[in-house]
Amino acid sequence: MSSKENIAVNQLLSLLESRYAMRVLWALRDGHPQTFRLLQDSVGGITPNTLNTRLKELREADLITHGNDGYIATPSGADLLKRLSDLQAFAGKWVVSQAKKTAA
Amino acid sequence: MSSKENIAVNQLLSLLESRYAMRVLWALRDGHPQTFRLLQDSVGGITPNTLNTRLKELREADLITHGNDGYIATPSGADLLKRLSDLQAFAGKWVVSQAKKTAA
DNA sequence: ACTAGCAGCTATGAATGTTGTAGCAAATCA
DNA sequence: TGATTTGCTACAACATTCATAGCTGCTAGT
Repeated sequence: MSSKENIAVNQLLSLLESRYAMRVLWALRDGHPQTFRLLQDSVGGITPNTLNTRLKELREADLITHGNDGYIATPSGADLLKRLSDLQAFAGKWVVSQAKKTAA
Repeated sequence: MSSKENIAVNQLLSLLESRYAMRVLWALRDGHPQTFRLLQDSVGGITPNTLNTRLKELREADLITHGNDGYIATPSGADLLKRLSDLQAFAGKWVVSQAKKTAA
C-alpha cells in the first residue's frame, strides 16, 4: 500500500531529514530575509559547506528563495512552516516530560 | 532570543532530523504494532544497524515503546504524529508543483 | 530431542555525509 | 584605493550510514 500519498511524504521527508534542513527553514519562519552568515548564526553550529548544500536543496524544492536582501521562504515554504508550527507546542510539552524522566 | 521554546524545538529537531527517524515514527501512525523486520520493510531501505539506532533513540525519547506484539507509538508519540499529519496534505500539493517545474 | 522458523539484533569494512578552518571573488561603501 | 560584507569553495579529518552476513533466543511442531 505504498500509495501516491506515501510516495509524496517519503520525498518530502528525505528532503527534510538531512541534518539542519528543518532548522534552516525554521530560521526563516518570521518572514525576515536572512543573509548567509546570519543564517549560520541563527541555525547555530552549521558549517558553510553544509549550509550551502541545504540551501541548494531547499531552493530546488522551491521552499526557499534568494531575493535581494537575503534568503526567504517561498509561499510553498511558508505553507509548510505553518503546518510545522505545531511542533513548537509539542516540543514544549515533550521537553518537560523528558526532564521528569531524567530527574526520576 | 534563544528562548526556552527554541531550545525545546532544537532538541526535538535534533532527534527527528536523523535519517529515517521520522519515517520510523511515521510507519507506526496507524497504531498497529510492527516487528523489527516489518519496520525494515515499511520504512524501506533502512539497514538493521540504523533501524536499531533509531529505535533506541525514539525509545529513550519516549515516543515509541516495545510491547508484546512489536513496536508501537507511545501516547506522546501519537500526539506528535497527530501534529505531523498535516505533512501528508502538504506533501501531496508540493509534489505536484515539483512535477510541474520538472516538466517545464 | 530435534529442527524449522521467526524474533531482535550485532559485526565488518566500504561508501557517503558532516565538520573545522581557511580563504577567495564579486559587490558595496568610503 | 582600500575596507567590509556577501555568498560560497577547498581540503582533510571525523562521523554516519550502507550492504551483506550471520548470531542468539524463543516457540511450535513432530
